[in-house]
Amino acid sequence: MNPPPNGPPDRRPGGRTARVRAQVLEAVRAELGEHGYEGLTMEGVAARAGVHRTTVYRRWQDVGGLLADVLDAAGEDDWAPPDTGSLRGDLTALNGEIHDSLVVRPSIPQALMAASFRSARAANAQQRLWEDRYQRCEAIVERAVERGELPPDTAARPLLIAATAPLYHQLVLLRTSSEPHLAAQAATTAALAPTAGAFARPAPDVEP
Amino acid sequence: MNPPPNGPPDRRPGGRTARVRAQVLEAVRAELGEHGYEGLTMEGVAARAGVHRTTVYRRWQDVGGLLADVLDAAGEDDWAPPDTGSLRGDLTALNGEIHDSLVVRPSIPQALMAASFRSARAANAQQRLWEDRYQRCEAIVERAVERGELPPDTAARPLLIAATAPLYHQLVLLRTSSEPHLAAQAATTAALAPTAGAFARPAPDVEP
DNA sequence: CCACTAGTGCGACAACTGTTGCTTTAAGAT
DNA sequence: ATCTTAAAGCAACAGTTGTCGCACTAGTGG
Repeated sequence: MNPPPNGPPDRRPGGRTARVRAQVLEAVRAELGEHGYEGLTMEGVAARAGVHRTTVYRRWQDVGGLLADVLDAAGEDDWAPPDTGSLRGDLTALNGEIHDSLVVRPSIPQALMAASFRSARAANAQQRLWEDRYQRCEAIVERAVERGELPPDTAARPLLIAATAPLYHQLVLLRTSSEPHLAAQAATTAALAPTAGAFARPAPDVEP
Repeated sequence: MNPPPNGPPDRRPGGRTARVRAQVLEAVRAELGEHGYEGLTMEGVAARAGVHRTTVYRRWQDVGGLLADVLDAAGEDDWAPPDTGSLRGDLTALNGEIHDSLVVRPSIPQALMAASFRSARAANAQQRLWEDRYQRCEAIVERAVERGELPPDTAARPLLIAATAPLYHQLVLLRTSSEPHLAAQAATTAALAPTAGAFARPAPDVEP
């Protein structure tokens, strides 16, 4: 566990301090899982972590601080986007992963997104995590370009967003019942669109 | 103003009761505007509405109840999707409206979406509002079909979602800085995709 | 091993949140 | 005009949340 990028740098990274942080972050995840976001309370986290209330308040200030720390910790993994050998396959697999992470109850990612509405610190952390994830996903587009599936001037980010946004939209915002073909549908649409000329990089603006 | 679909039916729809409801709902919108969602408190709403705390608690129970009522009231307007004469034009104009409503600070729609994460009642109301809006938007697709811009078996909902989801995704979840061409880009992509065969209705599943 | 001190535990406190019983007001019916 | 009663006002209350000063524990460096 590393020091949180938000708070002051840990001047005592060893033993108890690190242990307390680990306990608290684990408690946050557990509480999120059991009671969802609305049930996440400083008191509850402290109790579950076996730590005094004041300790949590002093180191993380509020619920947003806790979640920001959890979010930062989430970005420190070694996740890589799927590599199936085709653009459509990659996007479909990616959407499958997203789908699964969002429909599991309770869904930690959902809870974290909800949280980022309430706290500026959590929102910043969430934004860093999104950026990191989409950054890694650009590999999918690069591979597709190398394979000749996409023109070299394809803008990766809009394509990735077109592929994944419908899934988030339906599952997080609309909260419609999860249709199984949802992931494949959005991925296919995004994979097809470039053949019709979408996602060409802005380049010199041709239209007046 | 009509009785809220959630609470018990107003047994006394006249005079004071209706006036109190109007004052309170207006206060909710104003507070949302000034302090955002996190700053929305029962106390503050009651004070601004010139009404006693207990009144608000008794009729709406909690913040979620208040927002659910606001959401239901929002669906009682006569909004209609833009009609520009072309599919791409309609979708672009629609996205333009969405864009504007989301980048205005403070954004009431954003606040309401945030709220629907915390309260089941607000979530249900939000879901009803989404359904109503997308229902009305299907007219865009129907007109495009009549004009021959789209094949008759086009599934309206996935197309509309493909067109609008990227906008919500970027502005609500990713919170990236609002790029001006965002609305047009997503609309164009969605309008182009059907020419490559996307959005055909599920029909008999052709692939094994 | 000892000294220093960041970090934690503890208890008391004020502020805020939501509830309850009762009183008062006024809408709707006769 | 009068009566009935739903709905709003009021005040007191318990529970919760966040803060503060002080004591203590245990990393860290000599």
